[in-house]
Amino acid sequence: MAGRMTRTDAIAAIGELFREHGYHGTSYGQITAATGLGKGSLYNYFPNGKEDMTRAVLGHVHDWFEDNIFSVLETNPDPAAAIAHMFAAVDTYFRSGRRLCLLGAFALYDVRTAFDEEIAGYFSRWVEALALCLRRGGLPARESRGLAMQVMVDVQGGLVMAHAFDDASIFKASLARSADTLRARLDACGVA
Amino acid sequence: MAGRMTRTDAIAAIGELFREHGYHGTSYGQITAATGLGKGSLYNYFPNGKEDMTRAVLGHVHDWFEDNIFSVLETNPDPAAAIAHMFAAVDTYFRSGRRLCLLGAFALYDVRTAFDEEIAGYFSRWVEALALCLRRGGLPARESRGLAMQVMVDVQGGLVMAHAFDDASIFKASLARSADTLRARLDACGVA
DNA sequence: CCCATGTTGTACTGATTAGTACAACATGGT
DNA sequence: ACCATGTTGTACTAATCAGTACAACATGGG
Repeated sequence: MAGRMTRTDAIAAIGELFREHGYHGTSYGQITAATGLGKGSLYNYFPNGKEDMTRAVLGHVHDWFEDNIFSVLETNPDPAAAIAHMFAAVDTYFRSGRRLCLLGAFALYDVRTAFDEEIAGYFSRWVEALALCLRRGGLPARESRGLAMQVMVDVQGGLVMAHAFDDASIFKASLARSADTLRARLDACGVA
Repeated sequence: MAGRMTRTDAIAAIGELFREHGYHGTSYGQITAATGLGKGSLYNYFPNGKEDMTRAVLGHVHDWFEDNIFSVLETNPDPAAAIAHMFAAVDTYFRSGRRLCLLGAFALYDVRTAFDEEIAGYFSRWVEALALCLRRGGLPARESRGLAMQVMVDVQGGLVMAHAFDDASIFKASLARSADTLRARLDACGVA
């Protein structure tokens, strides 16, 4: 609050503002209040203003998922364990549905057109990494892609409905359904 | 465009603006441009400004679903037919995923707090009507509620991902998955 | 010390925002 | 004709918006 933030800390704080108020609903006044950074610092760190901030925030989120989820899906030799780790990390990251997905929210309205590369890139990476993991678990390529997309749908839909009802258990149930589906298919087609 | 709109037509037009730009991203300038109505008319029809407009828009959406989906789910004596009708109507309403759900989008950020009754009421009605239909199809009450909520998740998640990838087939696939799940359960537990 | 570079607060611009006030006008009933 | 009611355009306020300019300051290297 009172203390001035570093650029990195500011990116995280601005992300939280975007989550809560959306892109258009977040003003420089709010950003200054949340980060302790005045106009001078903000335009020093983000010369192109809100656009640079947004790109930094989206990149920051992408990086977190790359390090904590995508890379695990691609490198862990045990597909079932990698997928279990993914669901646990997702539940933690979204605080069981109480936190929302910035990329998903931005996909829904006009800011999507300005940042469609970041948005599509993030989800593409996730789908590809998960599909690869499922293929290594013995599933056909086509089904792997379909199941991976189903997981994305369950995560995003779970977040929407958990917020609509202000009920985190909806998100957890949606994740559990996804996890069960993948587990069942891996058991059936496993490379055992 | 040029012609002045009636209050009813304006509500639909304002709804489309909210879908595209969000609540904070929609200004009176845009509303005037889209409806042909100046400040005088807008504040005559909606004395409390944006808030009244939003309530009218959300009510308008709710009414459409009440008439075209919820009532059918509750009154059609054939549950399977009612559910098939629901999926067809949903696909049409959301233009196969190209149009987004205003209630779902509003559930995601701060405007949710101002309109949480409308949002929760809309989704509650849908879940209740669908769950009732499933119960009449022979499913247990608890499972009916869970399946109904899964359908909500599939619809909302399908919309988010269809927009993220700008690919309507994702929404259609998500609806198909939901429909298949319900059909299978109804066949298994049917009152045949 | 000196200078370059990075950082920060303040003041400012011009545009746009939501919302108000009100006079002019239309309409329809009596 | 007359009045009430509904409707509409214009002008206005006060606040806020994003973004710029710039002088003051810190910092660290040589």
